[in-house]
Amino acid sequence: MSSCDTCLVRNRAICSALSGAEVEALNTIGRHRTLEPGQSLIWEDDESILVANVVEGVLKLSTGTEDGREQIVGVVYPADFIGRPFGGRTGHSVTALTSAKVCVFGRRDFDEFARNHPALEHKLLERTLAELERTRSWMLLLGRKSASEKVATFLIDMSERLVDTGCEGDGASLSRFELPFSRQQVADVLGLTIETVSRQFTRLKSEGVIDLPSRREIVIRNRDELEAQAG
Amino acid sequence: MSSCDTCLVRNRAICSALSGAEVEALNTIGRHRTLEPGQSLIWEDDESILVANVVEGVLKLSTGTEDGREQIVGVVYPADFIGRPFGGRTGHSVTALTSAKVCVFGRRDFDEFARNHPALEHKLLERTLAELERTRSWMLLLGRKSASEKVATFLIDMSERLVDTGCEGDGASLSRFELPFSRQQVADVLGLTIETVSRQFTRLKSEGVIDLPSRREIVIRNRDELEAQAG
DNA sequence: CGGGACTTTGAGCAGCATCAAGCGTTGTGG
DNA sequence: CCACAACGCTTGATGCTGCTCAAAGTCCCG
Repeated sequence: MSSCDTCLVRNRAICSALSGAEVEALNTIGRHRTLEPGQSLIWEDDESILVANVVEGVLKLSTGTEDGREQIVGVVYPADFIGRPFGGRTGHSVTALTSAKVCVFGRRDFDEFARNHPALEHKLLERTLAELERTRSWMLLLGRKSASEKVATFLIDMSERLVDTGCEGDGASLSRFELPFSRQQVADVLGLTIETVSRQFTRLKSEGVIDLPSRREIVIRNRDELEAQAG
Repeated sequence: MSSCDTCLVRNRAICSALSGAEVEALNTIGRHRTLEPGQSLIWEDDESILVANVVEGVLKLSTGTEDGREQIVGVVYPADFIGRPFGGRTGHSVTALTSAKVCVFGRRDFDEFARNHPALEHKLLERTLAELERTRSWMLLLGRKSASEKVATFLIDMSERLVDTGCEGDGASLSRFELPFSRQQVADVLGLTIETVSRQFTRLKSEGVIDLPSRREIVIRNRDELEAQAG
């Protein structure tokens, strides 16, 4: 039995475009790999030699300046696609935030397979268009929002995306979840410093908008207010 | 004779994936349209009903907050693709910066045509992946760079992209060009205020790094220094 | 129980925004 | 042909947001 058949993300990942036999063929060119938190799969400015699908866990895409400032440019969840097929370089590194499982393909193998399976390319195109849209809307946050708006928007976004890292995707949202980010990483997503993020968190807590049972746990107590503060 | 045959961007746009007969077929579902500076083709949060290819001119993609802050999330040049095929909404408006010519398609017509022409979808995928990469690298600028780094990076980027709005694309760069942006629009690209942009321009001029013969003209006098300041 | 990493809190400062004139260019009508 | 209005840009003065530097607190791990 093909391992993709039992894959948790089978129905949402790009391979949902394929028949059973095709999935099996794709399976022969890919291999599963486990990543520990902090472990990188791809480095910035690498020649693109591999692509992958997320099976489990959360990973960050990040770039930085020479003098060490970092910006997280994307976060990927189960069923998301990673890497840059069809030539070109990835301008960012890919690093696991939680322990993660990915399905890795050699870039050349994947390129060839994709070119022979238009339905897969179509899925990948839809996914890439959606990701581009999401990324663009994040630019408004980075360029124009204040620290408090940034943090509020971030918490809303996380509560929506952390729902269902399993199979169904129904656009719900959580009022209690575990952040896959450290404070520094939240800062790197929002273009802020760790101190500013921390201060915004404590302010929201003292206002009763959220609760912080532990470092990584968030409870949203007043979603309307949080949305109001998101700008 | 099909009008696309004579189209200036014929060899670089996504339709370069098509045969003569296919281009002719695509041509029957599209129509050319002229835009004046400031005129919009698509509005934010519109249900996506049309897509287009840029033939001539420069257009901006922009979003804003309810209270009027604006962020330009992308700039498109000849041969670039505009819009959101395959369902979904465009989260940004599309507005001409210069007078522009575009080749417009009804979204449903285009969707259907694309699904039947995998080579075209492939080209569109490559283009979308490249655009996503470019957009992500811009996030580093918005989130982590200082005003002076932003302006320097912007000028370098413009000098590279304004080369060849015609047919060949050889990755050269210009040392003299006309900005398709007002100061306010530069500010909206960089996430700054108009005053800060103006001050950075005058500083660079007084340092002899650039020259400003007129409001819209830029001359790069010391590209090395500009690149050094880009961070 | 102790060491180290992460987070919070505080004080002071700088960079950029805001508010407010002044200037130059372009276009219009007398 | 000139006056002047409108617009976009520049320049200046001031203040606030978020950064920097510093220290204390908390959690997690052995």
